[in-house]
Amino acid sequence: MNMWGIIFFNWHIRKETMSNNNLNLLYETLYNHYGPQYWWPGDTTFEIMVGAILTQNTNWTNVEKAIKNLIDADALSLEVINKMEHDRLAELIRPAGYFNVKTKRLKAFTEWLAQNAGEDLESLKSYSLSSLREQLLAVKGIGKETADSILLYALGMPTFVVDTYTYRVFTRHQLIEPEADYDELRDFCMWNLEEDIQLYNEFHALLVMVGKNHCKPKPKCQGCPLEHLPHEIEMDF
DNA sequence: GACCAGGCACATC
DNA sequence: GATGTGCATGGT
Repeated sequence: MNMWGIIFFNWHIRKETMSNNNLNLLYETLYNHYGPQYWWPGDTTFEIMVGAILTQNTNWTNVEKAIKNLIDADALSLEVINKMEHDRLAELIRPAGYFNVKTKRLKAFTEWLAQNAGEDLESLKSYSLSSLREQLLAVKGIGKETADSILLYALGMPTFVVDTYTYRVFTRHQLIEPEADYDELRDFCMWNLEEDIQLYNEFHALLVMVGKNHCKPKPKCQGCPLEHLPHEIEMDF
């Protein structure tokens, strides 16, 4: 995809910042400041998938408590979650919040997983990225961010994960217009970066890091490693 | 007590 | 198709 393609399809992305220099500069600045993030936290492919669902709109420390409960109950497996009563599973994941909603989502996901991969999660990699992404999005409770997190961090497939921090950092640094939606941000990143799974992995994790520390809903950006980059600090979100 | 956190589906207009 | 709302715990 060339530059004109990007401008044509992504009218919410500013032309003057269309070169990949700004995006790479932002990445390098974050990496030089924070170093590697070693994402995703999780010991197994299945744990990463579960974590991606549990962390929806939720602080990661709460997700850790829920995952620990699952491990302690010997319940962090496809088969056990599939068979477990709703109320029992909800009780285990209670610390992650929205526990009734997330119980349904986890079960919808493990049901899909059982039908499409069984215990052989690696077999999912035989699908193309776009095909697998579509299948995941068809599961109730798996939205774009969760699907991309599963694809990138659990399965090592080359897709960029966009989240609230990505949006906030990119709008505040004027890389995209506030009206840009999920797919426009994802396309923007994937068109302007080398297709590199480790780069996608690290970049998203670094955006979460800087977002947590500095890029709050109400700007408090003093001390941010990105403060010398173009930045509308007074912008009100 | 208010705000925030690694979303998503669904109802309503 | 845009916008609003429910879902919930736990840390700061």
